[in-house]
Amino acid sequence: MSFRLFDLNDAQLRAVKQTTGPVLILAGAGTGKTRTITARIAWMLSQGIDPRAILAVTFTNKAAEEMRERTAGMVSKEAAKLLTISTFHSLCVRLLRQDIAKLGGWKENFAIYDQGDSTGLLRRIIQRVAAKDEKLEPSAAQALISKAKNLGIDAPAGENAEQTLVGSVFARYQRELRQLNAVDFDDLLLLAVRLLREHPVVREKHRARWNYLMVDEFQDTNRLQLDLVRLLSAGTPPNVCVVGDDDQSIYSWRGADVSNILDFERHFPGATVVALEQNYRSTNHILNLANGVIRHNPRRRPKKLWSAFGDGEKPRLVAAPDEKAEADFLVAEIHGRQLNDGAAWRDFAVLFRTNAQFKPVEEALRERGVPYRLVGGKSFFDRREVKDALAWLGLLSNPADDLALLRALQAPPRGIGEATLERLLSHSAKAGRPLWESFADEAVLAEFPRRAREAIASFRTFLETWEARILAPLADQGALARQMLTETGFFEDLRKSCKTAEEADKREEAVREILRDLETARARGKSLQDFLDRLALRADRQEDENEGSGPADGVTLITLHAAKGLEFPQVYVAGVEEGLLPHDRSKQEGTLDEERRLFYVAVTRARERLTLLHCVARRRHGQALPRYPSSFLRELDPRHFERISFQAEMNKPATETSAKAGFARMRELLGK
DNA sequence: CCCCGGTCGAGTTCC
DNA sequence: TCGACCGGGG
Repeated sequence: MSFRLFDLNDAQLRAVKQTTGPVLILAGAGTGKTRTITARIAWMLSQGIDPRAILAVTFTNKAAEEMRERTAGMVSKEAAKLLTISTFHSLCVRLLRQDIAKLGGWKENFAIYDQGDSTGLLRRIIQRVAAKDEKLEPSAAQALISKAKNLGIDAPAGENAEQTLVGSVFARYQRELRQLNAVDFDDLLLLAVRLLREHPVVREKHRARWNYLMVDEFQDTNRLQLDLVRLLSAGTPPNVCVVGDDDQSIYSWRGADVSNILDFERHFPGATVVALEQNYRSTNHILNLANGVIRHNPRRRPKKLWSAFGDGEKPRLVAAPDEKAEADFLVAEIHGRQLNDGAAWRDFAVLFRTNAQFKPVEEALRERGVPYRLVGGKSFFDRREVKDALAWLGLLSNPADDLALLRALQAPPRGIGEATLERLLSHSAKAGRPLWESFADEAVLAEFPRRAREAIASFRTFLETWEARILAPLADQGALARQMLTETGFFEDLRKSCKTAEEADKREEAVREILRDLETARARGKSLQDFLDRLALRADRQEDENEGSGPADGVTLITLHAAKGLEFPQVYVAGVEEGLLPHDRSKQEGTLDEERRLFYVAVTRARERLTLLHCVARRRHGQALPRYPSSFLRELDPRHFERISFQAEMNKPATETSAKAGFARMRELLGK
């Protein structure tokens, strides 16, 4: 037992030792949340609790990985292996892979559709269903359906619901998903909840195993996720421990329901509530500002962050003439501090409300040759070649997945033309059967000319042959899959579609990386299905690195939402303006509280130094408009921050000395 | 298959 | 004002 309870403060200790009954840990920003959770798991094990009885649920893969690593450092290797630490979605996949057939309509080898897949399917449905004068954006339909599902609605509701376009699209979408033996991300939660609710035997099976539940970031849970937690909690009272901070609930727009955490005692009567208020991240000037911001939210659990780190520097507020000047100001300052104060680029982060704000700052950074990393961006798994390769692999485990079949048929194209496909698709639509089945339907095939028939038959044989080989027990799947893709002309086609050899190498390498991963997964005894599940539920974003002076060193440019959970020594919040923060739209939507929480999240990212910026004018949609400081600033005691003059600061010797220091360094380098 | 032009929208995004 | 994206045409 290598963990030390004396590293914990009193509140943390109380949270750790309360292992029974419902527990709510209110973990303010920077109060040692992960440390507390992992210590709690270690404590439970030390009390003789079976690690197999513990289930910890997070939102992101990253959080799950971090929890896994941190617990692994505190408990024995054997015990660590027996813990279940999972995201909500992968937990649901796990439940559904065992028992989805009980819901009728799906088989255990169901495919998982991501947002892009789902929008693509909706596009096809809308094209078929919508009349000429009706318009519905596939992505808008996707958002609406997702919203409904997050509330537990899996079919258009109301008498005439199917009469409306959205209603009929929704109904059709659900029907087709079932025919395709596919589920979307929202279905994972929805169907898992239905499974547990409607099948007591299944419910009891899981309850009997997981006697101790922990849920991270509980303020981000939606209704289905709360349902899931309740359905899985065994015992009266159940041993369910949730951790979160109502003040950091910033995802209501994607279904999160802050009342889950605010009304926790109503959902779980007799709960113990522990508030963690000692902050181990920031100095007190920063925390005072943060407390001053969030104080104005009406519905919240009162908390006050404090730290033992001393006062530190006062947060500063700067008014820049426009967004270009704002960018110049902060980049000049970062540049100067990196040169003079011995700060590393990675110590700095610039936080934005919107993606549109990135541009001027990026330009200013480029001008000065400052390396930076953009957090967000295109997903690795959204890349065409990756999706195509995964379609081939997915087809092996679920040939009924039309979307995968259509992708594979195009990568590379193989003589089954558009007209042929259209006809095959309409056959399968009429029969309500997957496309794959019409490939084997003699009656259907008889309609086609010989060439098309042969192309279809040869594709079918090809896939079936490889299916048998690759799914054979002990098969070397990675190598075989590579062989299959090579034989089908996948790589050749991929290279041909590239303009440069460099691009071709890069894209081919992406696919090879996946195949290597498959091999590794196999070596660890994972099935192809496990492997595909993991990839389906992982939306790793590629970080854009730039002008790197080292691989990982750079100023971080990040949205406020993406910054939650992170911390930086020096933080700049750009655009603290009425209209941006709070955003104009929040006023119509009545979500001012959430905007305030967003501001709170922003300021609590800073460890040592915090700079808030706003512009006097800003170009928006091409036009320069006058801007005003955020109304959130007016709510603050002026003693919480220090106004500094843009002019004075820009003309200060800071840039001069930094230039001098820069030259000095250059001379030094040249002298060698 | 690629390129071009028109249209539309400009808030945040995990699984 | 800018850019992404869709659909049509070569």
